Amino acid sequence: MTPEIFIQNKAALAVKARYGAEVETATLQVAVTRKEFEGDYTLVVFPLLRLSRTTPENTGNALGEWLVANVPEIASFNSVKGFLNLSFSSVYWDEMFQSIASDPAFGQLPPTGRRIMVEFSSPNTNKPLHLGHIRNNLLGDSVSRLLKACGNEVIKATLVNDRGVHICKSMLAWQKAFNGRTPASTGIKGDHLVGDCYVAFNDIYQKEVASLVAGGMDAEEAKKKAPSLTEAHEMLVKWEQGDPEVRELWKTMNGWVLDGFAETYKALGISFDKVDFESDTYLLGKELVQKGLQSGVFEKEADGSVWCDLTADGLDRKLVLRGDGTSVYITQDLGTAERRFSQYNLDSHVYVVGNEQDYHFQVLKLILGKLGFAWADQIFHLSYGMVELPEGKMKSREGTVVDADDLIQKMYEEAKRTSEENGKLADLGEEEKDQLYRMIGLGALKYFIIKVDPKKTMLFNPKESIDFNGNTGPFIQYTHARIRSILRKAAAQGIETGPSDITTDLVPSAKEVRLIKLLNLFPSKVAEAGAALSPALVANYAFDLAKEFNQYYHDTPVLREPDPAVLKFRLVLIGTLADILVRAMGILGIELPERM
RNA sequence: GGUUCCGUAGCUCAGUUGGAUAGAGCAACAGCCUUCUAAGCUGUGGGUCUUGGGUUCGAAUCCCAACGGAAUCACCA
Repeated sequence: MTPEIFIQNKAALAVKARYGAEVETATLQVAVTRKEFEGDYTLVVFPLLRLSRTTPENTGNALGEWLVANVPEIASFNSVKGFLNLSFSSVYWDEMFQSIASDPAFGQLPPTGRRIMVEFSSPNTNKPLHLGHIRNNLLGDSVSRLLKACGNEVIKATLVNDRGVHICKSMLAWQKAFNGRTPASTGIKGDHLVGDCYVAFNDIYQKEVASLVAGGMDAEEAKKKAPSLTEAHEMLVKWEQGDPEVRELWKTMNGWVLDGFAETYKALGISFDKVDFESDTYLLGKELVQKGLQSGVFEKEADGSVWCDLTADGLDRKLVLRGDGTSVYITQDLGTAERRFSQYNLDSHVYVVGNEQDYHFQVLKLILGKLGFAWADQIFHLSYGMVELPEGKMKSREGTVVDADDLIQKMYEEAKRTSEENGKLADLGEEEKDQLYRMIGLGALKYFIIKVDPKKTMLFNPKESIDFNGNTGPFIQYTHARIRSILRKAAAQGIETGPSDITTDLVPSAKEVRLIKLLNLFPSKVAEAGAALSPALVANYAFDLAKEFNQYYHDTPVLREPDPAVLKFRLVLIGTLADILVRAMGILGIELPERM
């Protein structure tokens, strides 16, 4: 039972005893007491004034007196304005701390029996990954871990967008301008080489448009009639017909890209349980269109195209099948969702997709609901905002795109530079150091991205880059390393630091009580973050923990404590804190080093 | 124009179901390494929570309107 609920229950009894009225425990408001007041938790008494018919102060005093007299766990109270501040006895804190310290899975919520698929990343195979994809990947990975911590079974899925006219553009440019160059022959990472092809296509295309316009053609028409664009469309048709030559090139170039992506995923520490390819799934959904036509959810136009009328729901009419019978984006998504829910027996499906597709998912859910699928309201779009640069949005044409591989490499170098400057790792081997630099660089990047509320547009300043001081991943990693260092020294002195037999008659200091309170918050933070699909809550919680420890550390010389029982208590306290930091950061996919 | 989202310190961001004097970090300034790791700690300065109404004991938080910014409203994905 959380302290809040404990107080709510007892306060309800107090109200009954004092004023003879039954109150719903849930309506009693309890919050952690603010730093500047004495007490642990605060009952807000304003809502009770109509029962007490006296001043807020008097009401608080009346309830406080009853609670102290009748509840052994509550040691004292003070009443300020309408706020009744209650202090727990040290026995209460001790028991709470024992239960936290002795639970190796503290923060892992009980199984819900629910199976949730999280789709994220879903890259295009015509360009390397950039900063926007990093936000998607980190959010998706982290939300998956978060939902697991909330007791769900999670399937991490991605849908590789490996077909379409944009892929053909890269292929065409490679044929025209790359003289058979390959990743092996050039040493260029596959996804970057194909990305270069895509850029090359646009150059060719722009030149064609320019010369058509120079020849007197209307600009709009020229954009549609440039020969390379026509060729790309022809290539797409050939691809759909299974033309062996086109298919072969497609397979080869996609292979390059996927190899490149695999490296980036590895560097980010991200993996998937299920990888779908759009080339396998793009025909899904057509049966659903038939079904919808029969049930009258969809309607067919004279030209054969099929639509869903959503005007009654405040949206527009939506095309679900083209006049030529081919499917559009949403057709595939309808089909893919249906297949996933039935194939995996899912209870829920989370899509991590940028907020530019808010409308799409609104429509998707609505149509699935109309088609009669009960699980339609178990689809959640985790919509995240864009990552912007100081000059605004990233634009590939202006070369302002922040490349994922470059960024990861830069973070590594920054971690290396800072570490060498501090010179605390001189005795480590090269391989160990290298691993640490990776861990720190990645920790900085991941934390920087995840700590921001997903739905907000966030700003990334490449010049100032990512700081290692303050509210950052490395700060939390550093805090952990310091605690481990203390525990190592204690162990070297022969002191047992495991979470067993802490004597119970200690009186924790005010700062220790605050640490315990904070530790106790972990499971409810996880639950709250899970419900909101926002790992940012966990990130900011981890920072609070680390900050609180650093303040404690500053004026509590743990190892110089003469009383063995107190020493033991402190070691277990900070050890537990370190463990919970590991668990919290684990939800963010950030590792904590033993030293740094 | 319709819909959705956002607007908090110079900058980047927190802010629990509506609660006490709105918090961190960066940047600036002043201190603290003979001590368990200074990637740290302490202090100072910095706010019309975009604006105006409303709801109530009480609003950054909920409602309405305005202003500012973003996304979207394709037989693209």
